[in-house]
Amino acid sequence: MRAAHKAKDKPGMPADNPYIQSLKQAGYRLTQARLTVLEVLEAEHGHITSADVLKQVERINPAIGRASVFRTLELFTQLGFIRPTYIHTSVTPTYVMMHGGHHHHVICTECKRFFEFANCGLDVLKANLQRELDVQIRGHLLEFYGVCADCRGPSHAEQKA
Amino acid sequence: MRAAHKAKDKPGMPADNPYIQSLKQAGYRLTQARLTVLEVLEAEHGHITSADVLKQVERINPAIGRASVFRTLELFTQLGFIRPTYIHTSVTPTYVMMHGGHHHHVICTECKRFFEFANCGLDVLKANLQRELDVQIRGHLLEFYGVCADCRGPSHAEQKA
DNA sequence: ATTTATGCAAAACTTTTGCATGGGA
DNA sequence: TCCCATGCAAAAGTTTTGCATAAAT
Repeated sequence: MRAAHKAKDKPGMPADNPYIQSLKQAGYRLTQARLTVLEVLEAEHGHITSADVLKQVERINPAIGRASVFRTLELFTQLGFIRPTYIHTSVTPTYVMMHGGHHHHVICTECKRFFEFANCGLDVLKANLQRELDVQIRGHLLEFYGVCADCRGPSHAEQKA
Repeated sequence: MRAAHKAKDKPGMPADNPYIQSLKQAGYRLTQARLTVLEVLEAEHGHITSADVLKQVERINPAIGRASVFRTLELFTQLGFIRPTYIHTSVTPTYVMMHGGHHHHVICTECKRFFEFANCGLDVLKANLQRELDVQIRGHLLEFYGVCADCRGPSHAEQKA
């Protein structure tokens, strides 16, 4: 199944996608590589390592080179679509999507599971910082670190499930 | 407030340093490598890339190997002393110190300058998340992204103080 | 028709390992 | 003394380049 009737249609990617809008608005071209990376990011709900993006893109369209994937990841970061962060301390960054410019999650430092949440209540703080530091704030990332219930043990015991 | 006259004392590193305390308390040995990395981190006010840590440690004590520096950085991260984060999108992470388990700053996405601030007012949110998600929260990182006054241009500046 | 963006593959780096040995506690 | 942590150097990965070519607009 390929939607090649009209050049503009791409599978599984609505034309009104906000990221695509921004991309175009910023003067960048809508290429296969960018479209595919975006598709992968959205499919993974915006928590994915560079290594996995690479793998997924390769699976979806082997014709896309790794260099383009990295270039796209960098571009998306510059545009504020995503943000690299260290979930696993390993070398590969985990990219999180910055919906509306911000992202919030709690990470279990044991199993690396994450829990996203919506309300951070940082509007007042943002306004204050903006005024005090004279910095035009565009977005933010808030990460809490802790240990989840499972990792603390079913009955506070040391054994893991 | 320096209480340093005993044989075990290392230059510029008070014995009551909280990180050293935690290190020992966790059962780890106080080695030259760890002491030097800690010294570098504190000297840089806790915003430094792995590459720079490597360089500084090498300068202070060339006998310390790179592997040990990385191992120490990883250990300190596990212990919650520091946290790797992507300030520059380059490959090397920037480590920030987690004073009291948390860290907050505003980063200018243009010049990469950062502004730390103390009050985040996240106590209530933390308590709520802890209860709702049943995760024992140990710390957090809050990053705001924006453009500073200088990068917006001298004449472009607002009439804000 | 213009340029921007790409793919390829090698180059450049950063980080990790294995192992014998030195240095903390 | 015990054995954790280190140093060394090679190995393992990940990310970046340079350039001719493809493909968006």
